[in-house]
Amino acid sequence: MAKSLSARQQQILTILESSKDELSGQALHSLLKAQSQSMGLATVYRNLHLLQQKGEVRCRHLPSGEALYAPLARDVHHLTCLECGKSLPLPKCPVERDDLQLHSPEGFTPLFHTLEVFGHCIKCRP
Amino acid sequence: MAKSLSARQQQILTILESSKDELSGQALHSLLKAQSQSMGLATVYRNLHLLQQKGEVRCRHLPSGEALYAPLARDVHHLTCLECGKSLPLPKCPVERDDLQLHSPEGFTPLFHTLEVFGHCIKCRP
DNA sequence: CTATCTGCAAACGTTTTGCAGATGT
DNA sequence: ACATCTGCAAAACGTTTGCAGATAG
Repeated sequence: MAKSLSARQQQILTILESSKDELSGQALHSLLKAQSQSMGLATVYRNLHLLQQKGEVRCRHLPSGEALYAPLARDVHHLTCLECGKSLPLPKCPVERDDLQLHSPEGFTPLFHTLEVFGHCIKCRP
Repeated sequence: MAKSLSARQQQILTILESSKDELSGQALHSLLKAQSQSMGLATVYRNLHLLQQKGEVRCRHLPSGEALYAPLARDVHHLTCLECGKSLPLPKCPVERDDLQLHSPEGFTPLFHTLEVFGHCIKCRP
């Protein structure tokens, strides 16, 4: 196979896959520690970048700027309320893979996408 | 009309509208200073939040976490290279407004969305 | 007169970096 | 041996907040 993952990268990926939610770098770091697979925070981030470039992991940013990571395959997108900041999962992604290939300029290889919808949730509607 | 903008908010919006690219909070702050419409950086951010909640401004995050702002109407999305970090505009947004309404759970009012595609550009393809 | 808004500087939380030592090939 | 990877602590970054004074209604 084309992709080889280091032991550290495998550990990170395993945790991401076994978590039902996306995880921040810090959360990942804590979970690793809890499983006595501790690694330095910097190492977590360095390997998250590498995993992203290898197409194993995707990432999105909260309005706060915090990054959340998930396995590439988990194709979940969100509705985020601009008022209270909470996110709901978007049941179905309306973007077709084929559409993306079609709309991408020459030579760009799409690995994953993030679709974030912002607005007001039912509680915060003005 | 429903939305009233303060003088500061109007200044910010005008700059965003006259810029062809999205702007970061810091960039906006510099541009305002250059036009002797200087305002504190904190005020820039405070008003960007208000403009977002009023549905005048949209925002997306670069992989670096930096936030970029644009007028709501400017519905441009991007392809971002995970290797070199550069962004290309995505010629046409494949998400239909109707799709979003349809897929949104009860009571969520979508104001805008961001679609970011990540992958490798032609120069960085492995 | 009260509520909101502002500038400033300090604080914040997340992520990155420099470096010296460990690890792997 | 050499390149790569790691932990640590310090630094950097963009953004937010506390507060006292200004401004608006």
